[in-house]
Amino acid sequence: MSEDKSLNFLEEIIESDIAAGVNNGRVHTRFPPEPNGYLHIGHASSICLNFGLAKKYNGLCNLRFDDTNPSTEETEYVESIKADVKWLGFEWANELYASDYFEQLYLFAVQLIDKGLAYIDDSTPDEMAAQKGDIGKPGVESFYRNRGIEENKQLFADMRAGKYPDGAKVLRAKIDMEHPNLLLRDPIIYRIKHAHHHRTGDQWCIYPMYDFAHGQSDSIEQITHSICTLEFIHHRPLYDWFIEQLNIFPSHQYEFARRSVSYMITSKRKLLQLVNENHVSGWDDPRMPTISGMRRRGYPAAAVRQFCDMIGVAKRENLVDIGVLEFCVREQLNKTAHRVMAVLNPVKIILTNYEAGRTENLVADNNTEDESSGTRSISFSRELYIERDDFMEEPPKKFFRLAPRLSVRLKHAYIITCNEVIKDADGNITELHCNYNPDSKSGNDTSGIHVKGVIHWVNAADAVPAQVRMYNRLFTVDDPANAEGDFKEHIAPNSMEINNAALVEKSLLNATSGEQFQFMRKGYFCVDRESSSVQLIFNQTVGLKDTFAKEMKK
RNA sequence: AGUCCGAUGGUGUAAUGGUAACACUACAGAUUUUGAUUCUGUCAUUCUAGGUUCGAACCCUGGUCGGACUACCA
Repeated sequence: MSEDKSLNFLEEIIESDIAAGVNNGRVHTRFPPEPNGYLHIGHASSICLNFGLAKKYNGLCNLRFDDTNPSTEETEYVESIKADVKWLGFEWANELYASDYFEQLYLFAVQLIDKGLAYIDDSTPDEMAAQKGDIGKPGVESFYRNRGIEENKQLFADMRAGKYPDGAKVLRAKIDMEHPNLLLRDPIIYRIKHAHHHRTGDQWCIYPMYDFAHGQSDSIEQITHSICTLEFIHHRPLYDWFIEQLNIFPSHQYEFARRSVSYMITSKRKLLQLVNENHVSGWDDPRMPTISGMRRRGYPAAAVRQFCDMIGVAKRENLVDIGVLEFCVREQLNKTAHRVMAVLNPVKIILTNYEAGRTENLVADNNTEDESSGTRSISFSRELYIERDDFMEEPPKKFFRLAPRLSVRLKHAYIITCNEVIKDADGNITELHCNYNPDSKSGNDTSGIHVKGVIHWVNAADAVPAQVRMYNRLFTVDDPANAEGDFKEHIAPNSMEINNAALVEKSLLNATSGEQFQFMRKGYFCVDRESSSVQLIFNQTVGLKDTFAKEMKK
């Protein structure tokens, strides 16, 4: 079970529980999103953790929607969350909803009232805030704190029956108004909300608070290890208190530090702003740190899983370099993506010694990393396009590409030499006239010439125009959530650049939405869902590592 | 101010009382019909001051620094 790899602190807890026979060695986790937004990279790591732990220890993991606040939750989100979890490659043991437990939760509350541990409070929110005290300053007890049990029960029943408007009364646990942990100063456990719930409709007008729903839901589901982020650590005493007072199955809560990723934000509120204020095109904009955004961007699910696994889990604050995620994306795609040729910024070349009207079909491997990927045929003729960047009139030293009198190999084809540079009246290069060496055909080279550079190209006769959407970081600073000023001040002005001039090889005409490719020497790209046979559209997933560009900067 | 977390290279994690490991990044080199991939090498006296011990990243005490908590949100 435990391999050579060292355990993280959660695995240690679980293994020691198993060794001690806690719950007969049973492991049951849960992933509990509130259906009020789309899942993002942070959720992905929680999903990988909860489902991963369950899988590793032959346990189960539930998908539970924490839908106790009817005013923010919608079915649309439920559906997207399910799709995202599935896409990530996980299967839940049970699909459950906190709202399934509303009746049971109500009974739990009555039980607490019966024990004299909960009371109805008529105070206004302001009064309650004032009673609460402050950090380092004890609170004072509410005027209503010592209502009789029978009165409380009647009032609570009346609340449920809809006799009071929103905010008129709340049910509070009776704990300790002087407790140093503010959450234990008689927390509200039920509030009145005459709102339509996405699942229970208008059946209820009182709803339990998080603290009175989460732990009990865990307990009802016999969750053994309830894993959440560090900000809930102060809730744990409350979590335990309710379980103890109610005398129900003792689930236990464990906290880990949420993983932040540089150049990404994971606040739902901020993400919502990006969408609503049209800084991005939607929740699945390829620049979004949402799971749906990463999917559309072309990040493989396996890469996201690898990333979550790689960054580990601990209890200290962190800011993981987004480069790690990109490394995982490249590593996955390197193994699977077919190599094709696409010229993003074309300049025409004419092979002056190649017969006009002649066309050859050349053989190209789809992916040399994967022998089973096979080959395809690409056409070659007198007029071609190459990348404008691959030609320099006055090349620096160690420029292994095309320049006057210099030679390069055209990938899968011939070695060419540039003889003449044609320019327009403004001095812009319009054409390059080159010679090809007929003896240098790829795979059949008898020329004896050795060139250092190999560049990609497309055949002018059948290249297909395409739109390529290039993406840069959405933010100009690595930690936009904590940077000075409003996070929106740090939105990068050029996070998306649309290129309508690209030419791709003909085989891409058959590419289907979501399909991933490596544009040789350029990066990984995928077919966008808006792409059609009329207009091919590609998203840049991630660039290739570019040591040459780095060298040139020096 | 009170309570609770945390502190190991540029980054993220490991080492659980026996002399700092792995990965990413960076840098250097080899291979290469992708300046990609692959391969090799280089890069830390563990926040601090004491203490316990033959021996401390690890245990104890004090300090410093960072974070969380005062929603009828989750």
